[in-house]
Amino acid sequence: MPGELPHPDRSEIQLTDVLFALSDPERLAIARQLVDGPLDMAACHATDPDLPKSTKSHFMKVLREAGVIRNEPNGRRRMLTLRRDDLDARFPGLLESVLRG
Amino acid sequence: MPGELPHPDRSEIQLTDVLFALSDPERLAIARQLVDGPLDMAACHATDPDLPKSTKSHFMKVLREAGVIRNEPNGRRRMLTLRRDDLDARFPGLLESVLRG
DNA sequence: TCTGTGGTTCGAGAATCATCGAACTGTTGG
DNA sequence: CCAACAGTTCGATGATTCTCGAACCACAGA
Repeated sequence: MPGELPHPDRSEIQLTDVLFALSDPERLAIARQLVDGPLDMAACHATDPDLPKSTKSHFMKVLREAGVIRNEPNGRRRMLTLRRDDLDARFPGLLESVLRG
Repeated sequence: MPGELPHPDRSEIQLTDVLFALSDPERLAIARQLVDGPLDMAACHATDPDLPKSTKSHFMKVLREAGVIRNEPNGRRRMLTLRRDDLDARFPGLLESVLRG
């Protein structure tokens, strides 16, 4: 398990990738839960709790590769962060409208 | 070819469906071209001009079923309209941020 | 009415995406 | 050092989605 996973640079974030990542209800729920601040992956219970961990990990991968979240090692855990600054800079107003509800 | 195609009511439009519909570059380009007003489908050259018409029709179907556009008969043609009012009412700010560029 | 035009629908194949178990990997605590 | 924990990666299978040709359909014009 590589400690550091690849993240797209701010300038590389594509709008269509972001929209696709958020077009799934479970992934959208994850993003919404991160609005209030970073969260350990284990503490992220936005998804079905008895979902296999490989599936949950896959959700995170899609969100990470799209540039929606950061996923960084934190001890033996993973810290998830919404890339609010990057997304606001690149697509002003998008997050606010999508995560509202 | 049924003259009137089914469109979701404003209250039925789902955010995830809208995001998915706009998560494809070609479909996003179509939506962007409709910002300036309705357009006959034949006049909509946002997509590759030598794209098969069945494929183009499929793009329109995805956008229509998601509630992004209206597709209404207009003589022997089809008039495409961005559902700006409905989308703005349901997801304020979303369209503005997505279609900017 | 017959024909052309603009567009939808159907069906099939290719491509992509989702889901999950199993194996693997850093990290911490004992 | 060793065992357990948290999470990733791999591989396979199934489900969606894309793409396109062919058939079909409605309207407008000659």
